[in-house]
Amino acid sequence: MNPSRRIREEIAGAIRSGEWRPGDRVPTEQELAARYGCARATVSKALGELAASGLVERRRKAGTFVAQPPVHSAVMTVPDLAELIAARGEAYRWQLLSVDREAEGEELCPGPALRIEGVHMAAGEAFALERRFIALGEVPEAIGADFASEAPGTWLLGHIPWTEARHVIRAVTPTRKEAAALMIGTGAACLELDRTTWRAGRVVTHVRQLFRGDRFDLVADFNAGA
Amino acid sequence: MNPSRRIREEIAGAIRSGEWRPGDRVPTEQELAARYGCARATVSKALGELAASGLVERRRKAGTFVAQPPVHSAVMTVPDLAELIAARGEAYRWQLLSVDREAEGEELCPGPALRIEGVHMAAGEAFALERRFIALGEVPEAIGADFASEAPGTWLLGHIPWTEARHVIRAVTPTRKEAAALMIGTGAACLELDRTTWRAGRVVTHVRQLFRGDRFDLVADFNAGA
DNA sequence: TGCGCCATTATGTCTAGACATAATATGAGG
DNA sequence: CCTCATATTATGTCTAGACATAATGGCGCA
Repeated sequence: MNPSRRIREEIAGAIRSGEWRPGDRVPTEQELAARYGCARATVSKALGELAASGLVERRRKAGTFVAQPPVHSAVMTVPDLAELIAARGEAYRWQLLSVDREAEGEELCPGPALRIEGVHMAAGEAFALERRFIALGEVPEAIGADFASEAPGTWLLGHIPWTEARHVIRAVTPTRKEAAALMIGTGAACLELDRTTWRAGRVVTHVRQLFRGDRFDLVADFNAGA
Repeated sequence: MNPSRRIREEIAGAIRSGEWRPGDRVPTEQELAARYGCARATVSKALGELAASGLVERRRKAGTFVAQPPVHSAVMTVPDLAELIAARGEAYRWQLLSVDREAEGEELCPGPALRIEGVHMAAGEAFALERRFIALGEVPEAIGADFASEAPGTWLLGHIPWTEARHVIRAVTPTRKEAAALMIGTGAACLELDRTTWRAGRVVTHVRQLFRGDRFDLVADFNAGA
């Protein structure tokens, strides 16, 4: 076992088990280096990784302390719909409803934009309704893309690498029109996922996806110091 | 500017701007060390942090490469309800509905358990309905806790530090009884948050929270290499 | 041609020591 | 007793070098 990894895992274990409680002082780097018989830099690396994962907090001069557990943060995986549906063993299809190549942007995606509406289908049934704006100022080549054969999200993934994103998730009751497009009743709850995507601080795209509540749920995990 | 930080930011910038595309090869540690005039260990540290944040991928002998952007992962913050409501300037109150100290567990929280039901209130109105199981095998002291004056989540936070958790989020239509408890119509969509919490691999608690769809939404952010 | 071995190479980890930085503790002076 | 300057100390960062490890590409052999 690596000394670095060993130190990391022993400390993480002591914290997770409750042996060391939030606010407790962790021994100094020098003490740990002496105890484990390694150089201080090795201890520093291990503690640095624990700090990066949020398990401990380090303050100059003061020392290293067991961190307060976060209120609750978790890593959510927003799946690619084509993959998600394929993983369920169902046939995926994207059905384009409309494209407006001279749309006005909206609050979350200002300026000239492309407006696309369509439905993600699973096994011949509607799975999610999508309305997307693509900022033409940021992605001018989108004007020539073929959104009839490829979902705009898939097209963007291949053209705009490494963006930042914000997701807002809420439960809504669909409008009559939306319910019709999803082939459900107007009383059925839907999960709405609003994703705004930036590149270098400027909005690239804003998409609103409406999922049938009975066919989709999101999962988010939290692992302390994983 | 730290050499380490400078290297990290310059490489992150090149990736985010699209200058270096996914799959591209990053110069070797030796080349970067020579270019920035620093030791290889410093470059290694910078690249290690970029790898930890998912921006690059490192393979022995092969080298360091710009990673493929993740399908979509984001850090979701599950707020403490008391704080969330207080931040809105509304009065928070927890109202206990029932406690069963000899409950059977359920699928997600097996064994003898405490079963608690109650409502989180904001400004005198129902905000979220909560049903919670606490595994007595893991948290025996819960049997003596006073859940009338303190929400069980708040009590647990102070007694069980550092757990792992899984959240499942979906949109549901409330049952007649749930709608009544939330003081909404049965046609109003609700956001359901199911959280299972482990400590050292064993379930500590499972909670289902039902939010009024018109009063709550979740936010999840993704920042490449932040 | 095809298979397997091996040298090469880039990352992974570690050491011992140095200096920087910032926050705390201490002591002197008011 | 309070305040401010200073010494102390723990972390933060870096260097130069060493050895470990694993994957790859090429070479030799069948």
